[in-house]
Amino acid sequence: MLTDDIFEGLSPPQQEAVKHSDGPLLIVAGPGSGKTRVMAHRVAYLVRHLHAKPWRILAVTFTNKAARELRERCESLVPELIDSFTAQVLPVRTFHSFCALVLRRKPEHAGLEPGFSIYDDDDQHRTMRRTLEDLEIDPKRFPPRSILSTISSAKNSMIGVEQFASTVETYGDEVVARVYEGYERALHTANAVDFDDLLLKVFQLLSSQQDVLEEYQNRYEYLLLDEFQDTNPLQFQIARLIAERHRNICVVGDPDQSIYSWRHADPANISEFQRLYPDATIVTLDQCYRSTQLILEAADSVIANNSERLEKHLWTENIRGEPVAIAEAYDENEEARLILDEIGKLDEEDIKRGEIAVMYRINAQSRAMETACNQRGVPYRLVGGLKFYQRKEVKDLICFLRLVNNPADDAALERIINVPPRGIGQRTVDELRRAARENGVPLLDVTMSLQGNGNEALTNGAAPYRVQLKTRAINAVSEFAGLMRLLIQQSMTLQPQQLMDLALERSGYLDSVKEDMERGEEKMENLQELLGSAEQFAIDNGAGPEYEPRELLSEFLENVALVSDVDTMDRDGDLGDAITLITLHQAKGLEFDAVFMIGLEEGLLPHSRSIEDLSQVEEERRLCYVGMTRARKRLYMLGAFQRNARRNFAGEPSRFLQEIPESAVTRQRIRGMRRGQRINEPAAIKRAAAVPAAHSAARPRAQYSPGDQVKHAHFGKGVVISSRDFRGDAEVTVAFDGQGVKRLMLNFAPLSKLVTAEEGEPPPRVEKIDPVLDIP
DNA sequence: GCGCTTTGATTTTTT
DNA sequence: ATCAAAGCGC
Repeated sequence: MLTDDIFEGLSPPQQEAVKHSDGPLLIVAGPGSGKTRVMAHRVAYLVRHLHAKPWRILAVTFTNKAARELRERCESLVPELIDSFTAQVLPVRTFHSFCALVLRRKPEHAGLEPGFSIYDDDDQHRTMRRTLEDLEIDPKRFPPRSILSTISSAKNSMIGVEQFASTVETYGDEVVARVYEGYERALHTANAVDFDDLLLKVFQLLSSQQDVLEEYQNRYEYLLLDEFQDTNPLQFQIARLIAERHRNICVVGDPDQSIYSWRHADPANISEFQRLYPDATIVTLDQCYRSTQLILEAADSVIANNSERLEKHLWTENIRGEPVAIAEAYDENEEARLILDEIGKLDEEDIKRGEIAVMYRINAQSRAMETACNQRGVPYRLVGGLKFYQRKEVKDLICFLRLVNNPADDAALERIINVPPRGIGQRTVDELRRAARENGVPLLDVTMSLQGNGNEALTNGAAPYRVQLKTRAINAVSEFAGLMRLLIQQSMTLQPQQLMDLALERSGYLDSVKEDMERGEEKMENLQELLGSAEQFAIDNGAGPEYEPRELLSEFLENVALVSDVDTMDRDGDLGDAITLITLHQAKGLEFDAVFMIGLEEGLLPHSRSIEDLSQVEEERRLCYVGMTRARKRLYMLGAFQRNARRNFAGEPSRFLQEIPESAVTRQRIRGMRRGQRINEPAAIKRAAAVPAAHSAARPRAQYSPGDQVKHAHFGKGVVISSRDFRGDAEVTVAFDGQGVKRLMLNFAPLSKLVTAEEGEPPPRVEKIDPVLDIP
């Protein structure tokens, strides 16, 4: 019978998780323990046995890709989910896309207009810069990045502007509070939200409007939250609110794979869940179906070093497998070559290229790997890095559409008003913005209201906007306004891809791309791809005559804003021969036959920014653990003796390597290969010479000590007051002649030593220190 | 206003 | 080393 399929091949704990009927459920699922499978089977169980309506089950995953996978697996278990009447009724979404949907439905509930924009990093940054300008705050003293990150933490802790303002303690906080307010105002006039707002606004909506809350509470009978260890308090609160009525909330997670605390994820959510739902059933899935015994043993030994942790041991019935290969290369280039050599061997072991991944801590590490692949003609696919939708030409075109969809979108307007160049320079834009700000209206309003030759602007019948512009500028602006008018008008009938065609044509963008000798062709391809994806989107979403083109446009833009690169990763097929290059973070949830982790050095993994703080090091360890447990059959962990030759960055082998028991490791294979090949090459000689200087951590401190006389490129001569190691660098405090006292980071400061201090000479006294580099 | 050159800052991970 | 913003000449 069909229903028996649901339990077939499931282990007892898996069955328990699937069968659980009502009430809260916590599933602690180790890597490779069949988590997705359990979730899919659970959905099937709810639909088949408990007769839940599919559209009353809300499943929330971390990425769109995970959402798609889960949906597909559910559909293959419960085919009626895909029959024509109930198509796509199973809501599987990310938190962000769920919230976008809620807001899209009733924008006015959250103080938004229909067609509101979702600002990405770039737009946020731009908005922040403008806000600082308006408030006349020096961006050097208050860097946009760091303010944005403060605001982001606030939002994710459910702290709005008012509350933030009421809790300021320092002068700096007060400035940030003002900026926060200004930034929010800018978003509001632009009818835009940032990523965090999607969540925050929905939370505020649900907690303030009882009727809306009840609507969602009644609608969603069952809630499933994937990757629970990486949810943040705000997300959890949204889920909790919605689940309050039925209390059927099932969360799946693994505290050992919590790697997003920097994005405000809080693994304490797991204990919070237990506190909130003391009656919760807890199921632990600790059998690993993915990795070999040795890989698992190695990973388990590494993670066992974390102190803040629930003891948990994975086990497997898989074969013992090959030991984990550990090797040290001379530099990042050799590291890459070693991998490619080894990949050649894996070919013979029947491990497909598409089942091989190279994983690293930071995106910049992909470069050496890419170069090496190109040299040897090894195809690869790079996940992340420069994202498709972030590419200049793609984003330009998107911004035309965004402005059509939301005429208040100032960030979009600023981006494209002079693209391609049409004679609207900084001065003109500044003037338009001044007028817009004075009247509290979006930029496009001012832009559109310019009438012909005067220096006066008229609104649609209302009071005129006064602008001080020369005729030439007014004409240029009017031309742009005309273009936008046309596009907005046409958007009532045209589909997104047709609108894009029109925009490309009429804006002159197409011509400028054709004239671009350097990147024109590439740009053209990207634009074609974007047009193609718009077309595909229209087809997928059943764009028919009854479908409002504007609605389709909104949805397309929302989709564009919320997809990540991992999401689009599996357009496989023709890419089956390519190896995958991916960051450790992005690799979460994926698996490969063979995994090469690179950059296993102190300073990279664990990263230097994390190295001083125990709990941050533990997160780095979890990151390492995530990487290791992606491997099914083979795991390689490589490091380089020296990286980025110019910076002379020499990391010790990562501490995590030492945490792997010797019994699970082989150090022979790769090493021998390198020695044999390189012994007489210049690099090997250089290496020998470099050894004495290798312990770089100790180097800066040794170089500068109190009393030393130094010279700085800008500040001139001075005397060192103190020096200390700081985050892999050294912070040197220097009293400069006539320039005050400055703190300098040695890696950045153009500082040289003139005279070394006498032994025992007391350092000079200082009263006041002017920070040169604000350390966040 | 535009485009080229110079300077100055910048390196973690991303929905 | 690389990229963005500011500066400068046309």
